[in-house]
Amino acid sequence: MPTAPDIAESEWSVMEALWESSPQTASEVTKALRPTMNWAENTVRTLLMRLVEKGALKTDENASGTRTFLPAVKREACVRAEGESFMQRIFGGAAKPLLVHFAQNSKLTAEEVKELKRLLDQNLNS
Amino acid sequence: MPTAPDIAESEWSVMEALWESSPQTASEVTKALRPTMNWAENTVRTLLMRLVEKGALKTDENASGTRTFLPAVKREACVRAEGESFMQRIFGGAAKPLLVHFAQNSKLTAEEVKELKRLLDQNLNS
DNA sequence: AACAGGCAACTACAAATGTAGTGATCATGG
DNA sequence: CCATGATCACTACATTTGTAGTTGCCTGTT
Repeated sequence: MPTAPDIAESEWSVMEALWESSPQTASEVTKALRPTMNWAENTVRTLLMRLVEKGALKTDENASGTRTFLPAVKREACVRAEGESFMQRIFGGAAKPLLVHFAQNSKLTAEEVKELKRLLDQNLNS
Repeated sequence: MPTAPDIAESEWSVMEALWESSPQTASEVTKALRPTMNWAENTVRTLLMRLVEKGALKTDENASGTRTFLPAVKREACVRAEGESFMQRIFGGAAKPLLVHFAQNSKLTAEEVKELKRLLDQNLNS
């Protein structure tokens, strides 16, 4: 479905793990996240369940009866949705003030600035 | 205070109303929001309370015993905090991908592009 | 065959959020 | 003086989120 599900903050980490590599079993995901989030495996399982319910993940019954998880929605779609919602909430839905804000509040290298300017130009003739 | 309080989505609307004009009484805020959010006055009162508890708003006891509310934190600070958190959550804390994302996914006018490019340049030599 | 280790399924539970209703009070117009 | 309408302070209650614990089942291991 078009509508990207609403993904909470903790859940997002789980999604990232699976966007980065999938399918993975619950314990694989847990291990993958262990360095950053020090979660109990059950915590990760709960998050996985919720994400499946939300339709953000799908499961695959692997031969040995062990379940693996994989994304059901594309990262890009979720990023777009989150971005839209953020832009709506904080900047009344307008892209310019948002871009102004981050253009002013971030330290960027000359390289990055160059690339961003190029993207802005491309944005125009599209 | 250093740490800008965490402001939930509904609460944000209330803050906006007060950043735009303050002080205001609860019913004034309610009326101000009525067009957008069609909230019962008690709903707005609850949000006001919570925001006071969080330290995002202050109250002023007006002569007639009626309470008025006004921001205790600057909008800009809250925007920065929210922006940081969003950038962290979705873009791993990096400004460039964020800017890339919005530069690509927004329709901008030539004027806006010009201004953004100027801001990017200013960003560099600062 | 009985146990140890994984994995799954359920259950738990507090804090935050969204969205109000109720009851007490107080000043005001009749 | 009394009913009204505005305010206030409490209370309510379902959802969502963060973070697990408990129990049951299956499998490979002595």
